[in-house]
Amino acid sequence: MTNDLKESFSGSAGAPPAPAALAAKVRTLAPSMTRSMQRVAEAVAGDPAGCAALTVTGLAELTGTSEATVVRTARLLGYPGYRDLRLALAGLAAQQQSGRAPAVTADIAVDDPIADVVAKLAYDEQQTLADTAAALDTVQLGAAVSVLAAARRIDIYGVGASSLVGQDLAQKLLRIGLIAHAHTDPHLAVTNAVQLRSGDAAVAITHSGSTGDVIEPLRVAFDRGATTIAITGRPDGPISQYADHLLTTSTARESELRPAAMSSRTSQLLVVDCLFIGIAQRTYETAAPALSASYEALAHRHNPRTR
Amino acid sequence: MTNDLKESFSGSAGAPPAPAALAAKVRTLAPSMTRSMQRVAEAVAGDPAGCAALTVTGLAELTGTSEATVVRTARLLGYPGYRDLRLALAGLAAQQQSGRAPAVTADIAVDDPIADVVAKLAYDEQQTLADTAAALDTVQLGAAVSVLAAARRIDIYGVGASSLVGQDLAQKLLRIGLIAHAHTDPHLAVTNAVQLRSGDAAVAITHSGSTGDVIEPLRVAFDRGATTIAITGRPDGPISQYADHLLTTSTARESELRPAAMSSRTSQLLVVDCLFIGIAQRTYETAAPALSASYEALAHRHNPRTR
DNA sequence: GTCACTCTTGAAAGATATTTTCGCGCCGTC
DNA sequence: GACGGCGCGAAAATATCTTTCAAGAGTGAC
Repeated sequence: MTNDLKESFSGSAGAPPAPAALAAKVRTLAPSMTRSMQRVAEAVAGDPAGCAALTVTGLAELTGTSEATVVRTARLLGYPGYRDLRLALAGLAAQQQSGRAPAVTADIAVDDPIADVVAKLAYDEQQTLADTAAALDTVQLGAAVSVLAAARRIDIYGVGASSLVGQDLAQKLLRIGLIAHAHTDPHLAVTNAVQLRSGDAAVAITHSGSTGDVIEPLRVAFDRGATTIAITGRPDGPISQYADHLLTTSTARESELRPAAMSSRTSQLLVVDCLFIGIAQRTYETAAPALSASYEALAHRHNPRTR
Repeated sequence: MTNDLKESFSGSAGAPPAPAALAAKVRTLAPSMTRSMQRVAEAVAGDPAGCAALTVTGLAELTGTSEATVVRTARLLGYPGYRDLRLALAGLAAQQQSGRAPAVTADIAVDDPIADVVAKLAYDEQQTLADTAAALDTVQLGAAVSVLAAARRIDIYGVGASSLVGQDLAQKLLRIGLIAHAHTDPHLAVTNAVQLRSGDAAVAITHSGSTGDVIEPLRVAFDRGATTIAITGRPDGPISQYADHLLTTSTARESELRPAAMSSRTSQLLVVDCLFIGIAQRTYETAAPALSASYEALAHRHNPRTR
């Protein structure tokens, strides 16, 4: 039973087989993998071309594991089986070969000159954006957009760095005339979540997928019948059980100087922006005038004489 | 005998499996193919992606031939067997698809499918990052880093969308042991700015460079002798006259659906991240332990069972 | 410290896909 | 019209992939 649950879980989460977002997917799912599976995933992400040339047995031997483990890993990555993973791998290999070099930039070091820091950071964030976009499940995204566009009210939960993302989303939604509120106080969040019911929507933002202060209000909202959306980097985390719609953010490798919060924020913001644009499209009739109105309203706050 | 000859012939001629020149190879070898093989080759050249999804049996049925013929065709094209042809096909398909992608330079339209929205947004934000990184004055950045790293206390001003960026900066600086505060209330900001003096630092964040509510506290801080830093997209705006150091964010084109706030935020966050990393480098001795300490402190807030 | 439990793992059986073999039937030639 | 050669597909043989199952490792509770 537990096995069944887990399998269907991971399988449905990554419904469409990832085309080029494989490295990102490996990084995203690595924490939820067992040691042996991680070895396989690592090999696959590290040398797509080489692994594409191997059979299950070959890859199992290379990684010192068994065929069963290889197949399990393929499944976890969202493919029906090893055969399909292998095809995707071949595609990926062809892509990297034709495209520019993988360019694995070095970590940011303590003694990097400031110009290097700028370049590396910009590159890393670009990479994060590309990964997130590639790995984002557009079906789930579309569903989330529909839910939010039609919701009576929208509650948003996030703490720490994710709280800012939540506020960003709330600001945007308010600007196009939706009723949205970003909660940062966990207690108040729960208190408010109790008020939700069918027809309302709740959005939880947490990179770890296991932040109690965010899970709790989402659970309450879920139980009350509101439609729930989770934006998380760990689609297998505890929060997913209370999420009707799951939007996965991709995870970049982090270093000592560059905490995970930095790239997760970039990723989350992209998702939030996509939600916003999607909703603005659906509600264009009301969103467009609302946007220009809010623009107008701010005009007088800016000193007109820009020299 | 003759059969053997032909096989070894074509086999050795195309020794290295063709990478992307498959269509050409099909055309070249077509005359030497039998009718059935031509049908298979045609199908393969016409729809690589579709054929890559088929098994030998499937392709045989599709072309109205047999498995044996499909395998023979694969051999003729220079592959050891159908399996390898299929891998090459998958690679080819991926290549064509990625080649088609770069057509996302257009604006986001109201009727864009959600997948396009994601691609375009990601692309735009990547562009913004690249522009910002290229335009960022590293000398000014280095100076700002020095100021902040040495400041007794740091006040940060931002309203609207920029307020979130300011809070992000404050959160980060606090995590490495600096005394930073992000003000969102313009009145309180001014009230606090009055307290500043030489040795303190003030950071103002405004895209327009002319937001009165942000200019005012920065002016006060400037007059009181604090070192002032402005992060703005308009280096010629009124705010610059009160800024000791000016960090310019780049501005991407905006559209009706994509307000300026979106790309300016991306740009501002990159600058903030650069500041943070720069400061963390300078104060590594204290920053590193502080970072891991704050990491530790949060650990128990996460549900430990992530697997 | 030990026990019971769950989760991970690989060996081997089972299912599919691919390759090879083999012979039929079409086609041109004498 | 008969013979020889060749293309072709059915089916056997093989390789590859998938599933099952039980043993082992790790973990938490008492």
